[in-house]
Amino acid sequence: MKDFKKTVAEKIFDVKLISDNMDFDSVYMNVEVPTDNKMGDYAFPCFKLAKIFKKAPQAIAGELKDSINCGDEIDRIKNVNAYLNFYLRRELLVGEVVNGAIEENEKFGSSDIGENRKVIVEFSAPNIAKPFHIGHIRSTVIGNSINNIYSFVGYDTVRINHLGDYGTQFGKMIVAYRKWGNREDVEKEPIKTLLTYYTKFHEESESDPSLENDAREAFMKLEQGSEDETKLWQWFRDESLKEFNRVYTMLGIEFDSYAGESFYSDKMQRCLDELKEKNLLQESEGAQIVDLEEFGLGKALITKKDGSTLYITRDIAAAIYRKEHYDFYKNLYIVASQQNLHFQQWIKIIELMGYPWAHDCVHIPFGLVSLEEGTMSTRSGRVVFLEDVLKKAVEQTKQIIEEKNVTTDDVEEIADAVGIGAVIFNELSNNRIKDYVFSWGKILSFDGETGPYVQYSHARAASVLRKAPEESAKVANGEIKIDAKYLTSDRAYELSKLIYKLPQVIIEAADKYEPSVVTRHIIDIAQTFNRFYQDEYILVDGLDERAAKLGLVIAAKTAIRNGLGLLGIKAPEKM
RNA sequence: GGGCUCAUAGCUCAACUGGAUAGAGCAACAGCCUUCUAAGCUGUAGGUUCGGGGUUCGAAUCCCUGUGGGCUCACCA
Repeated sequence: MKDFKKTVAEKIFDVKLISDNMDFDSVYMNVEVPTDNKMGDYAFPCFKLAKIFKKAPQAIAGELKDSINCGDEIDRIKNVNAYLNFYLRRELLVGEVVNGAIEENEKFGSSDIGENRKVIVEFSAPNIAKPFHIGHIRSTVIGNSINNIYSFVGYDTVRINHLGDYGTQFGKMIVAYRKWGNREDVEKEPIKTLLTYYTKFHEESESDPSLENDAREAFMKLEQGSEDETKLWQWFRDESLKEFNRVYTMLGIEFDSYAGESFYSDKMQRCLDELKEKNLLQESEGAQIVDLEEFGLGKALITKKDGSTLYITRDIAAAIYRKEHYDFYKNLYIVASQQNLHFQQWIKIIELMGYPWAHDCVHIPFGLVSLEEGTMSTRSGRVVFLEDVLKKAVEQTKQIIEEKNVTTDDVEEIADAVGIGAVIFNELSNNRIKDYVFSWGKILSFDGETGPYVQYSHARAASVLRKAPEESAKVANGEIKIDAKYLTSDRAYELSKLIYKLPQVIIEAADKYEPSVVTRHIIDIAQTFNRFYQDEYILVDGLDERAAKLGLVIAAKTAIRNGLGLLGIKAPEKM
């Protein structure tokens, strides 16, 4: 779509006084969007020019206003104090947006700035044999959305679920299972049962510290490839994945690779050798460390005194493997902010190893989820299961559908889309970095700035289009051209501008690794659409006007649907 | 104690990265369903942007400092 900001910048740059003193880019950069629609579409503040011209900025604004040639694109210019406010010819922008959105359809909002470069998105990464709880939703849903966004702006993405399927904890699990476990119970309810063993292990080890040693030994054997331990571990892993996949299916999330920590077990030695060869390893209290004190990053423990590895070793090995295997442009990690130090440490180590791509590895942190009773704790049973949250949200949606007597055969399908959409949307509506307290009340509220509100707006648009099926179809396939002069009211124009902005917003979300930017924007679109819907009757008698309005409805619907898609949320036609 | 991070309306959060009168939703109150879906729309009320300095034509945003919360600081991940 046409860049109207550039048009405005060009008009300003056409003035000789400006082009003599500034380059085009800095003019372009200084053009901004005013806080209030009444103040026009674009604004140019003249404060900075005051120094160059040694004149009051208000006076400069006044002079510039008279020397700018509006041409066909700009309707008028007003100078307010030190600002120059530009008002575009509305039908130009509206025509551009509505036709653009209709033509591009499911691609509307996308771009090709990624140039097909490879981006790895590591997300979700739950620990196997442990419950998939509400704390895991963040990495899962944020990561999925970042993947969608990167793919939409033209990157070739790879989704990796770096399962927590290795480490001393599995030594503990193996010891516990041998002592107290039985096969049938595990097969009936894998994670819950395994969890009871794990909890029992911790209880017992308080009075019997030798258990900890047994666990370390069991993990050491596992790492060395001992058959018995490997078999057990493999079984725990398979059973756990079955449960995780149930949740992923509900969320509509897929992965390209489930290469978890265990995948790198045979790549660890090479990594240790390399560290040694590059003189980075030191011995300390029997363990192997990399000293990062001079960078203010403490000491990184690479192997324990019994020689077994830790997760930092596995992350280093994984990064090297990924660079060789995928040759990524960027390698993104959607992992809680608790692990900031861990990421700083290993990325620094990669850098010290002499790999220039160290800084293409990016940790994308997010804040902590806690419960009203305190932080979540698997061991003490203070935990809310993600599956329960999703189910409850779907149930509540069903109830609401019944109360409202929605006429449809697909109650189940709609309830799934709306209930699960509500949970995902809630997760993606705030800045990643914010901590929050989980609350049933908030997650089950469907009024105001929520997923159901946005989906409802979409369904409303769909409903209007259904009332005029032939015409809508013709507008949608380009048989009827819309006349933008019917869409110049304040509401219609405001809506058009928000839709126009969507592609830029998506790029911004990619730059910031921040899905909430998209979430916020589609709330704005939905809100403005609802106001438009309220203020202006769409199915008017005049054929041209009706077609134009249907065009805008299609454009708004397209924008909302594509935006929701990036968040991983469905957009039902009815609800 | 060191490092990282957060603090904006009663509550949950925005604010185009330094711009104009700091905006939404929830909760409260008052209205709107005999034309397209009321999971909606309109209006009222609600602010010393944690305190104190500084830089700037201009600060919620940048710098210094204090306070308060969260995370983290070697054999867990």
